Amino acid sequence: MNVRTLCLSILYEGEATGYDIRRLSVEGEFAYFVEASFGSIYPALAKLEVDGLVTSRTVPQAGKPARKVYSITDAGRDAFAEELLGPLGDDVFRSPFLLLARFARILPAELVEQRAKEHLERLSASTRKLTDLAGEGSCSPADQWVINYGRAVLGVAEDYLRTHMHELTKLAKADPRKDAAE
Amino acid sequence: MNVRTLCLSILYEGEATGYDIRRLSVEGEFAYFVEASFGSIYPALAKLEVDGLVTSRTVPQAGKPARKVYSITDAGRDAFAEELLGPLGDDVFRSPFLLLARFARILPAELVEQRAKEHLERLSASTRKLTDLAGEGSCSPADQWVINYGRAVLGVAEDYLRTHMHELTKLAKADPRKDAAE
DNA sequence: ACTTGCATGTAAGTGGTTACATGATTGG
DNA sequence: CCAATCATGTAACCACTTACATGCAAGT
Repeated sequence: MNVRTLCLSILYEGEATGYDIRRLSVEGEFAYFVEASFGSIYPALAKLEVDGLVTSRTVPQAGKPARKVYSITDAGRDAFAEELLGPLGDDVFRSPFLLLARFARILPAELVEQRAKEHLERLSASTRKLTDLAGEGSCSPADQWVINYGRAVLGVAEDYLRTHMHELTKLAKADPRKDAAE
Repeated sequence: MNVRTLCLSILYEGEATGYDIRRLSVEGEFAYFVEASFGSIYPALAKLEVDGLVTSRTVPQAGKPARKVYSITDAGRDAFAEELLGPLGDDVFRSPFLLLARFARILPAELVEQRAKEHLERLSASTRKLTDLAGEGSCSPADQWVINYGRAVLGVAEDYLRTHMHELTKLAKADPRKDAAE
């Protein structure tokens, strides 16, 4: 799923600026699971406007630069729906942490333990974020469904890591210097 | 994690050709969770050789083109370990299926149901693949650990989808033509 | 006869990131 | 006084994919 589709999916639910879309793609993390940068969002919106899938109006602000508020057009809605009707891409999952885990044996136990703890913390932070999203505002039933899917998956990941992390640290390389920092 | 690191991680465990690395990155799916193409692997290996992180020897074969077998060097091992010692990147998860799920309300129920079933099938195919990998050959304890992590996560995803997919299809747009094909 | 698997590699294109340029306002 | 937030956009760069070029052997 590219930035173009990301923009359409967000605009489908209401107006937004490029800045808003960036924020939603980073904070409102559940929506699509893509993190996009300004450098890709602004050109994508410009292209969408040329293609007639979105329109924009400029809202001046005192002091701050003018907001360029984008809205989706009927053609945009159609194009987005069309994309969902076509064949779906595969899910992608990439975990630098699991790569590290595989090579625990060549790493000091302290590092493996620290990284496992960090990963656990990131997992529970994600869970918290999803719970907040579900609780507060503007979540359709489908959004709830997706959030609960995410929570279920994150939940077992947390459980597994919590109950099995000591097995992993035991596989790590015994650290030669035990008295050093920490 | 880039293709360069992928190559080092595979060569760390033994010799391989570019062709082998491609196969392992697609079939031996658990290793790192990156799928790479020839167009990225061959240049990456060439660069690694120039940098002195791997060496190669050419093994002629009757009829087939010669295999160019790469081996990791001590410098390569160090460089790879160094990379694992540095700060870890974030996990990435992208799911076109979950995007479709969010927009179930604008899609025909038949499509949503079909996609859900396809997704379920892909999840159980992945689980089977992991189980096979764990059962058969050449899996270190750390590999087993990673595989079990994957199985735990895939397992709940399957469960959730199986028990909640009818809720999702109920959210879909009632299809106007009920008597058409199927 | 055709497709698949083995095996290497290049060239063109794509889709993104990072860093830069600009600038006022608010809060610590 | 400095950093962060709001807000837009461009330019240089990078990693990777797709398609191409080549070719033999074995299976269906």
